[in-house]
Amino acid sequence: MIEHDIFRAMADPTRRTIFEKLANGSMNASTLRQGMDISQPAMSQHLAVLRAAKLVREQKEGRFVNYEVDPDGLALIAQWLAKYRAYWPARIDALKLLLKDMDQ
Amino acid sequence: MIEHDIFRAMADPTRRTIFEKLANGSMNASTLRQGMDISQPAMSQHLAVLRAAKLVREQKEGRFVNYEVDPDGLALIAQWLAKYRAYWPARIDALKLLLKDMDQ
DNA sequence: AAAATACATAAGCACACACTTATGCGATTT
DNA sequence: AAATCGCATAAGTGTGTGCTTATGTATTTT
Repeated sequence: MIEHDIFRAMADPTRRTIFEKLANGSMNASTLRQGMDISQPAMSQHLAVLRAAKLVREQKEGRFVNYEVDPDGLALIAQWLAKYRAYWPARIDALKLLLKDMDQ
Repeated sequence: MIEHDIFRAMADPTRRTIFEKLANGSMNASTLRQGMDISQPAMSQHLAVLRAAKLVREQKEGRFVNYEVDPDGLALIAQWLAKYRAYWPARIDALKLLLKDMDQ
């Protein structure tokens, strides 16, 4: 169940930080570690979890592995969220922004 | 951090089932248990976690406690998701549905 | 008022999970 | 070709989490 993988992956604050970093630009695993006080194996394990959830994807470049946000995972979250749109309050600013964004 | 509470709450499959049940109509804790093979304390604990994450809210009615979906939690997920809208592929059907839904 | 009902909370236990150190394996550098 | 670098994986360990049983507290029923 990929949906379970996604929520489980995002339940960890370190992985959310990693994901947010990648959302601001793809980079390799070593660069990701900078300013994060995390061991190399720990980073590697976190990336494996995010990969399994289709939240990030890799691109090998020589001995480096470049990571980037995988839209598939975000799409699945959006689909999950859409199931409950009956409960979204109309007032939410974020959704209005989204609307504008999708309109163009 | 409520965002952390939300992802942690949704990381458990039993809680996702409970949430989905409530999305189809509010009910009390005992009714929620029907067909779920879960003890009364376990249900109570799950509801406490969902409550802390603002994913459900309670309404006391005599000795019953009626639970319903809390839009606040869903709104926070939507806001979180909106941060990464740059990565949403335009093709996602769910988002198109959403667009239609918000347009009316 | 005594019993029953709906729910919450406490305490203890088994398992999942995030970390560590150690090691392996390609690719690059010297 | 030897050393180094970037990354992954294995194995072990402590902590978090979801379960259980036991018990408490209102509220309703009889």
